[in-house]
Amino acid sequence: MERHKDKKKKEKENEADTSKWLLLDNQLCFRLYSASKALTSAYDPMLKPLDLTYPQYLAMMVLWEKDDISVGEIGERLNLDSGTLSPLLKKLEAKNILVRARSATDERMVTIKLTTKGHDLKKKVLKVPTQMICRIDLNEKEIADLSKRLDFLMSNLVKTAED
Amino acid sequence: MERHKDKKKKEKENEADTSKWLLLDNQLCFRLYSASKALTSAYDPMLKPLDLTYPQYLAMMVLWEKDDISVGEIGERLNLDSGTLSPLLKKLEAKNILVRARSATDERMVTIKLTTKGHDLKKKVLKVPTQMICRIDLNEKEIADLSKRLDFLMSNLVKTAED
DNA sequence: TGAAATTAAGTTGTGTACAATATGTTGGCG
DNA sequence: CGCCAACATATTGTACACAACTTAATTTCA
Repeated sequence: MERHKDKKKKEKENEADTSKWLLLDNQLCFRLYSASKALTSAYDPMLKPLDLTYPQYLAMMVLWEKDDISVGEIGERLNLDSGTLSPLLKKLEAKNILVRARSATDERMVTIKLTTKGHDLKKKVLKVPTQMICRIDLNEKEIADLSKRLDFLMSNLVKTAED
Repeated sequence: MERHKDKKKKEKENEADTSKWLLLDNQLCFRLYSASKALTSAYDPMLKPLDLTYPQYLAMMVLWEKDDISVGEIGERLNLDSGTLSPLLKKLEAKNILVRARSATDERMVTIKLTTKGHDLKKKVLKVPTQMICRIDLNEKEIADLSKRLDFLMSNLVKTAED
C-alpha cells in the first residue's frame, strides 16, 4: 500500500489517495459515530431499571455534582441547547426527580433543583460506571490516554469551527 | 490523587473510588458522545451544499463502494436497522440519488441502485474527507492508532453484550 | 405438501439533536 | 424614562435511532 512512493508517481496517486479516504473502513469519524451508538446502547439496559435514558443520565450527573443551576449551565456542561434540554428536563420533572422553577432574581432563567427522589437515585446509579468500565475492558491508563486524544480532537474541531 | 495507597486505606476508598467515576469529566463515554456529535456538526456545513446529512453520506459511501445491494446489507455495514434506513433511503430516492425496488429473486428484499445522479455525487464529495482530516489535525499514524483503540472498544462492547 | 418458524423490510411510538424562530426579561443608553 | 439590543428559555420542524410490532415472502421439516 505504501510502496512506489517516488515523486513521479505521487502526483498520479492524488486521486486514488483522495478516494481511499472515502472508504468506510478508513473513516475515523464513522468509528466514533459507531462507538458512541454502541456505548449508548450498552448503557440502556443498565439505566432502564432506573427509568433513565443516557442523555437523562448525563443531565443527572451534572446535577449530582452541583444542584440548583440553570438550564443554560447544564447545556454548557453537556454541549446541548435548550431545544434538547427543555423537553428532557420536563420529562425528568414528570418523574419527580427534579423541579423546574423560574429564577426569582432573573426571570429569564429556569433553575433546576433535585428532589429527594433525585438525590436518592445517585446511590442506585453508583454501580453503573463500574459495570461499564468492566465492559470497556481498558485499564485506567488506557482510558486516560483515549480520553486525552478525544479531547484533543474535540478542541481541534471547535477551534477550526471559528472561521 | 494516587497517594496513600496502603492496603488499610484502600478499602475505605472504595466508595470514593466508585463515585469518582460518576464525575462527568472522568467519563470516557461522555467524551465519545460529545466527540461524535462534534464530528457530525463539523460535517454538516460541508455536506449541506450536496444536500446530504451525515447518516445519508454514510449510506452513500457504502453504495459508492458496492452498488445494487439490499437494505439489510447497508444496515449491516452501518449498524443501522430498517427502522432508521427505510425512511432515510426513501429520502434519498426522493432526491433521485437512488432507486429502491423489490428483488426479483427474493421479494422480501429491497435492492438499492444508484442513479446517474447518485454516481456523479461521488465526484463532488471527494474533497469532504480531505477537508475533515485537516480539521481533525491528526496525522495518518495517529488516526490509525485512535481507530484501532475504538475498534477494540467496540469489539469489547459487542462481545460482552452476548450475556 | 403444508403449517410453523424464520427472515426482510416497513411502520409506529418515544426520545433525542439541532436549526430557526418565538416569547418574555433584563441591561444599557440616549 | 423609554426604547432596543442582548439574553434565557421554549417551541416548531426536520432528521435520526431504536424498540416493538406488522406484513409479506421464504424456508424448514414433520
